[in-house]
Amino acid sequence: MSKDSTKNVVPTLADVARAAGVSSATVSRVLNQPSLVHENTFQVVMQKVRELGYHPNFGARALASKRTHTIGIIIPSLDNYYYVKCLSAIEESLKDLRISVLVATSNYNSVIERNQVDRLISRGAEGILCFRDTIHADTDDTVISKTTPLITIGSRACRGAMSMIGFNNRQAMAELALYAVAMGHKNIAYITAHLNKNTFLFERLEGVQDALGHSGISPSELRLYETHSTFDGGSDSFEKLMADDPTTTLVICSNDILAVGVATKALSMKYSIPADLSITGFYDLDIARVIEPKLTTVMVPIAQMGRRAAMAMVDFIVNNTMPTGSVLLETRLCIRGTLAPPKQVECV
Amino acid sequence: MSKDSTKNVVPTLADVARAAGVSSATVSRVLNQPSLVHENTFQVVMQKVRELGYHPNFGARALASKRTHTIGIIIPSLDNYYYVKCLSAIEESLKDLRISVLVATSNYNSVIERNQVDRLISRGAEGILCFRDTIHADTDDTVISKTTPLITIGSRACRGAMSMIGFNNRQAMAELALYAVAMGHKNIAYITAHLNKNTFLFERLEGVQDALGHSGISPSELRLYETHSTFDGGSDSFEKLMADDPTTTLVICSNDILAVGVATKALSMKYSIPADLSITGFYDLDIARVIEPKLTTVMVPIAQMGRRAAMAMVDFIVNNTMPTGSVLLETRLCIRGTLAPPKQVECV
DNA sequence: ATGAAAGCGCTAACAA
DNA sequence: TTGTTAGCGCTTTCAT
Repeated sequence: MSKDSTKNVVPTLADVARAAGVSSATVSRVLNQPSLVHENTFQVVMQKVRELGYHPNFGARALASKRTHTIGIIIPSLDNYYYVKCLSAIEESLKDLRISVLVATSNYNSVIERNQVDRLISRGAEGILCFRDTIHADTDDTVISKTTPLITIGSRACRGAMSMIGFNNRQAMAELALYAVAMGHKNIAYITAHLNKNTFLFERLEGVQDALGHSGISPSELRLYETHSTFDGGSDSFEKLMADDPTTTLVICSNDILAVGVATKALSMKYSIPADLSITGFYDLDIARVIEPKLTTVMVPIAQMGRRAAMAMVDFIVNNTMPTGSVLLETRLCIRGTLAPPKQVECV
Repeated sequence: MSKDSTKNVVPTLADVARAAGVSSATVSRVLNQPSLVHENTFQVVMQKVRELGYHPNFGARALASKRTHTIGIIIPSLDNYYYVKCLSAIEESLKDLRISVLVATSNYNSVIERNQVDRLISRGAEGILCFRDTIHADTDDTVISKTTPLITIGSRACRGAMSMIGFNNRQAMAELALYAVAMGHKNIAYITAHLNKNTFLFERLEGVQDALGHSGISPSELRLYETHSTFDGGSDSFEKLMADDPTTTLVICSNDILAVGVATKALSMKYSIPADLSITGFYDLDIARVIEPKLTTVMVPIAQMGRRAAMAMVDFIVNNTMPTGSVLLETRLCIRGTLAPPKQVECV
């Protein structure tokens, strides 16, 4: 085989140009700025592109243009419906704008999270979306590229030039807890996903404590259970907390997944919900309406947060507008069947 | 500012090399083949890397090495737990091997799917994972790069050099349906996700029909409902099918999500499960055990499929072994509370 | 509307 | 063990 004849390898721009009898600059224009090219030329070139099965080389394109049109997202776990729902909204917002999403997971670990930032940047991410704020606490900010914006979703505002799209975790949880506690519950347990160093989880805990305080219950009386954010985590914690104190009448959970786990286990242990036991969740995921009775929870605008975060990234990639500041979105109480006053209210 | 002094831009390999007093080749080795470099040199260079906040330029690296260490995955929807569960297993298998995952969605649309293949290849994907087999039916294979392997997950074997990791959809569904029908159900409805051109969904339908045939029921008596693969899709279809024929005693669903939607709606309509109504699903997702009674379904080794598919990609990327042939994994019946014989068995 | 040519930042021979 | 150097395939001025 001669070197110059049709090679049995991946075709390049030059190959297309040669086949179409134009320069490679013209082929590049056809692909990137078709309006600058004559209609006929366009057709001829596109024909050859199809014929040869040409695909632009991503590396070369990125190197020459200094653009990757890629963002990275660091998600604690793909097994957690909350994060995935947000990821879905992000991907949905970005796909038509031809911006790709590189997915990295952290397993709720802030060290891994920090490494993923570097990795994503090395992978060409022009911006990074992230769900936890431990990155900022744990790291020397100076190492984080100043040219790669990092936006935190659903957590609290961060220091530095970082931006945030979220909601008031403390207040949202306090509202829900206050509503529940005001029904007369005295013996309360709180199941939270592992706190680690996540401020947003601490804020929810503070929200619960705020509610207790307002209701004249000492926050120190709150029984706290930390666990994995899974159905089983909820179920296991419920067994444990009921073994610790069978008179518990209200179980507040830091998210719906835990709450559904609690409800499932409680039902199988023949507790009647909400007669024997009230349960609350957080987020208002689809599964909140799958269990019977349906779960009382807080609606968090997950998809909207994802869209806002995505838009901020688009604005950066397209207009070079560095995202800044923080946005707090509204949450809403969803009072449903799993919440009721405790059965035996003691007469004073 | 002079041109040569510390520039306020992204540092390059050459910048690190200059700062460390070595050649850029040495810096490259430190980063890619540290074993070839003297320990002292390694330390000095790494120190400068950190100091400057250097991140390798992905485009340049990809261009020079002809490697991206990236695979693409085309997923019908990130809102469907089944696909996400598999994605999770894939990501998990790949993260430690430093292979990145580019996520693209198709919205169950084979045209979009086909476009995503091109897009992912242009994005540098060295291989592509995909959940549907319509791509192969709809397309001129010659346009799909021969150098980029495409593996189908969970669907049937495809033609050409493409590879597949899946299971026998028809047989798995037939086993479940046969078990259910053998209990004496005569009036049966089947709710399926939109068939479109997906062979695997047709295969499940055939499985149901096989079971009816074996039980002496004419397959034409099966009432078929196509809907979106969501809880609401299941709920809505259930309302419809009960309006069409209130004597239905068994609802077979093409997946657990639909089945849970059916169960939720049935419960809220005061049907007693399984006394009035039996329900079956497919996949054995977490949510199968969340509803009460728990869902009868088929366990599909989703995570295992993801891992196998990921491993095949690793083998291609690392050893240049083109994936080929197809793998069929085992499924297992999960008989749980939503299935029972129909209440009024007519005496013959 | 099109072409020529200079890099983009890195890797991988090859030399030393 | 380290340095020199020639590209990788594309975009993008600058000409024409």
